[in-house]
Amino acid sequence: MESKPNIQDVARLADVSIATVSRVINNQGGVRKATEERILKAIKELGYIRSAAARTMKRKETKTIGVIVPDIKNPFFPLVMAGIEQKAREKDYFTILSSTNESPIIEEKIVKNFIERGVDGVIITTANEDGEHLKLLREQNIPVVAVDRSIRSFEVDTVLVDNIQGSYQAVQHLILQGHRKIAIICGPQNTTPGFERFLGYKKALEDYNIPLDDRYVVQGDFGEYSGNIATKQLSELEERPTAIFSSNNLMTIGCMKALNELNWGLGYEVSFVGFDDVDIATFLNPKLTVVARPMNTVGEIAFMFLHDRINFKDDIPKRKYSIPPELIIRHSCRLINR
Amino acid sequence: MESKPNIQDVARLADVSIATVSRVINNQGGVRKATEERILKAIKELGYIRSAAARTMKRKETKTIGVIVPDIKNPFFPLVMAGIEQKAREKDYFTILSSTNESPIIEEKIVKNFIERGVDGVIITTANEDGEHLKLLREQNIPVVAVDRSIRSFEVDTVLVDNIQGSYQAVQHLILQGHRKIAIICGPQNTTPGFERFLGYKKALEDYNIPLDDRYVVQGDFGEYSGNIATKQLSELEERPTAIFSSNNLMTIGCMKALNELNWGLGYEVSFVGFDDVDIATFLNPKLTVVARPMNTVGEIAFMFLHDRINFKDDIPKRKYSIPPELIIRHSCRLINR
DNA sequence: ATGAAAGCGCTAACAA
DNA sequence: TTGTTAGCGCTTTCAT
Repeated sequence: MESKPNIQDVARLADVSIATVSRVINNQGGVRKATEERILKAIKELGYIRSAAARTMKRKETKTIGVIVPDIKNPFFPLVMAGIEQKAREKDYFTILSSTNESPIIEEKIVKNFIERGVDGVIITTANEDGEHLKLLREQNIPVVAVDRSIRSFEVDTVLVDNIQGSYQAVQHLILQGHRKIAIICGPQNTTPGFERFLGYKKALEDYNIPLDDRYVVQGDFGEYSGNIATKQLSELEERPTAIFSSNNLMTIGCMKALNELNWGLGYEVSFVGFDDVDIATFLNPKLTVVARPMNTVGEIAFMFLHDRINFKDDIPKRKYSIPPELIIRHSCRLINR
Repeated sequence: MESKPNIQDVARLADVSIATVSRVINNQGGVRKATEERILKAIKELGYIRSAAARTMKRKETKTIGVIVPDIKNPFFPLVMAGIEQKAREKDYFTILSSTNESPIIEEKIVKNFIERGVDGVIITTANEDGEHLKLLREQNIPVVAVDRSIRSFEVDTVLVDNIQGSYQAVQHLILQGHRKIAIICGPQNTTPGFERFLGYKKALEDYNIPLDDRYVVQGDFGEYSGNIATKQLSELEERPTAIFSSNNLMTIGCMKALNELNWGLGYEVSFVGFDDVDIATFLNPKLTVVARPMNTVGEIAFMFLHDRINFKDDIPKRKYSIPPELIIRHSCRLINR
């Protein structure tokens, strides 16, 4: 095992030229059976593995895509990643993953490193939607797909989850169960998800001719505590809502704690739907109905977009895909009589 | 933006030789200030990024380490990964991650691909502790660090979490609070973690002269349902335990559900410690005391081992590191009077 | 301080 | 069916 064997060593051992060896390791055919076997044997004997670096230099492609996420510890991303990897493997692509810790500085370094490595494309949830720091990708003409967050400074294929439709579905579900006094615990209205999820709520009420009641719209900040407070606020209304829609997972948790503290009966006294599934959802009794984002699908579509872009470059127009979230009906909503 | 600029293009534009450009981009010094600036300007102007592939061919190193995990969706691994990445970045290494879905077949492919790419080392939680499918790494003399699961077929540096000590700590905590009737919900005894966690339980009892009572040892399979059943089994004892130790996270959840169903008062009627932290731990009332594994530290140490191994190859003996888990004391254990 | 030139291991065009 | 050979873009030694 002196030093790594190369194609020369194999050729020598099999007593052929390197070109023939190359043909064999690339399955290009046109090699006599006997020769091929001799080569295969030599490869095995030497433990030869071809160098991707050398190959890349000729081929100008690496069959590798880079994935950049802001926080690998957030369970959303590993799930998306799983979807990407699965599709990538089907198409014989490999995936390299880096996490930026929400830092655009680190993100830029990663991008540069990915380019050095010659990734064929990049899937990114950027730490900064401005995207100024991503210009390198544009300049190098490297295909990019944005996931969950868009990029403003240049056009790329984008895969988002449809917030409006998601909260619409949630609220509609409540309405169809007979609820009219439906409260929403909002996220910050200056963020896209916060605002859009409120929009979906509003739209559902409008479509079913239910007037928007300001008392039932309480503000939160996507944090657990705010969900807790908001719920208590709702409980103090003389006319309590019969249903609550929470705009995100953390506030859902705060809300559950409040319901518990207040002895406000989940499911029978007040129905509930939350945006985003949470671990505790099936642990609670009754189990929580939620709007879940299909992370796996997000990843799959992201890869498919990227794959198309790698193969067709600028021949196809940039695409945007809004994935409808999925309403997972469990047991936290009850039919009520009006 | 015709095609990617190379070192030639830069040299031409800056009117120097490629050797000088190389010196600049590698900070090797010995270049006149003025020349350097001209080169830097040219680099910027062209948007030049050097090819890692070409560089690797000469240098025989990639400053890249490969990480292989069995299931990226299991939150344990992203947390370990975060620790690895952090340390790696400090040392100017990059990290590429792949998930095997617990399949040794896929694992072998990934290993091969990593070798093709010339990773300087590999950190792996293997899908099959036999490790026969990992021989390639040994043959190519590529440094390997095993994490959380050992590799039997050849010797590598290993980072494990000390299961015995972890459960010992948990049970000791219970004993020190005055408990003597301490039950354990075991994991499968034919798995290392399952067996070792039982060993720690046994050892703690021995050390404090508490006889092992078979009625308090119930078998589970690391699944939620088995934790549920086991707890119910314990509740039927004429002399109920005053404390329960659960050997893993899922069984903890099952146990909690059972406690709830049985109206068996967590904290005051029965104390509880679980192995591994769970999301619901702080959501419950009282909050759960658990033995938590310091994933981040696991990752950090794994990288440090690998880094040493990359630099010193076989000059240092193989190391094994058992990280003590951490007892996180919350409120699910109460002092009792004997 | 700078340049010329020899590879690194591979693929692919061309020849035989 | 097989072989010869010219690069791919870079680093590095040896001259200058």
